[in-house]
Amino acid sequence: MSTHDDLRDIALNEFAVAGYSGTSLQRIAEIAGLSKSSVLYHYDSKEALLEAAIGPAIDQMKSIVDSIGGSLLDADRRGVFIEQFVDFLLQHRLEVHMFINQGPGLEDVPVIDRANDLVVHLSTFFSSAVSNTEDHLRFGIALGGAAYVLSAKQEYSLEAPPVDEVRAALVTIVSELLAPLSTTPSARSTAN
Amino acid sequence: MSTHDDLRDIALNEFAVAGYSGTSLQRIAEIAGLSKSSVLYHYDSKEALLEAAIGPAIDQMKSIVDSIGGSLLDADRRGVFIEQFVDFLLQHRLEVHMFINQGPGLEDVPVIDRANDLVVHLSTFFSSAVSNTEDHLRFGIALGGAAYVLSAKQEYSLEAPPVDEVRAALVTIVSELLAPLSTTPSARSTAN
DNA sequence: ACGGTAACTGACCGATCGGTCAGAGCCTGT
DNA sequence: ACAGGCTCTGACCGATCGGTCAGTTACCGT
Repeated sequence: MSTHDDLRDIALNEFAVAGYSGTSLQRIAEIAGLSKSSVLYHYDSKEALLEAAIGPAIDQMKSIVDSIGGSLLDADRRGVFIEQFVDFLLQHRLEVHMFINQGPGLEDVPVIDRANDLVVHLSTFFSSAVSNTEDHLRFGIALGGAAYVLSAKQEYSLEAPPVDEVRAALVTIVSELLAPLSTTPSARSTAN
Repeated sequence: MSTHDDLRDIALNEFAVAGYSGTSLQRIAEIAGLSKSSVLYHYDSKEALLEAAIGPAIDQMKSIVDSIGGSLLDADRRGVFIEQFVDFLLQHRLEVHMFINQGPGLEDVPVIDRANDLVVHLSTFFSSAVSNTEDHLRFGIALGGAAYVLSAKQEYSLEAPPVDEVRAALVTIVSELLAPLSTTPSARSTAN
């Protein structure tokens, strides 16, 4: 792997663990075994390093969100989305962890704005598909919880179950949580 | 409210939104309408401000975790815990949001260590009560997702449903996710 | 009227921040 | 042999960081 890519990976990991503002270029340089100047040779600025670290993941997530035409009420199409989403989480835990936690605090950073737009966009899909508070929360818990559990597991990691097993379990649980979306609105009461 | 308490509240809010390292004493002082020196008059250090901001919430969470004797398999006792937990989340969204997101990155800070010990402790309870990967994840999604959704709602906030409704919905969803804990182990298969 | 104390401040400190710049080392094509 | 480009570096910059300190207010009990 090239030095360029090494720096991107190191930066992503540090940003996710210690936060963007909590990570100095000096520290990234030390981990890479380089000087701070070398880091700024490969990337014009700290912000460029952030863009390189999480930009690709955001682009991929955008294409997933765009591909759902808006009809998440259809169980089959929802199933496809859930699998894509879970796979995305598994491949990009660090990126997701980082922009979920620090997104709101890093305004005026273009790559973060793109990510926040995505969250709002996705949230709008579900908001329009559902009317009561409980199902709203169900959606938030499913997506936020799945994202959280993957990043938390590796930090408090007690054991590491096989990836396939985690994937299958996540698909099952998220599907359960999102199942109410396909029932007719009148079949569920909005209160209690 | 006293200046002392004002500073604590301002610090908590800024720490949660911008991160601990992303928040300067200067900024806290500006929001409070004071000088940086005044902030350091009320609190000996930035770390003391962090302790004041999230310490009480952690103490309260500790008493909740301690009160569950370990028998979360009992449906009634689990119900009590879930209600206490949801109430705790509703009262301390900011504190939870902050230590969940930044806990792992803020080592060597006593108050954060206490919080991390709590998470490990709580996680141990559930790990011992459950054997398969899916139920492990169910627990993580329930607690992490509930915590996430409350802090995220107010940042991307589109609307604000009444608190009682949110509370009832959260109790319902978390109870559903944790329900498998009370079934006999043989009643659930570990694979698929 | 006076002494004490709580609240607050500006000046200042060393360290570190992100970033600039001139140049050193090295490899390669000619 | 030499010229040109990568890669990398230390010295340096202004700004900001958390924190210290001497001193200024204002209020309060005596």
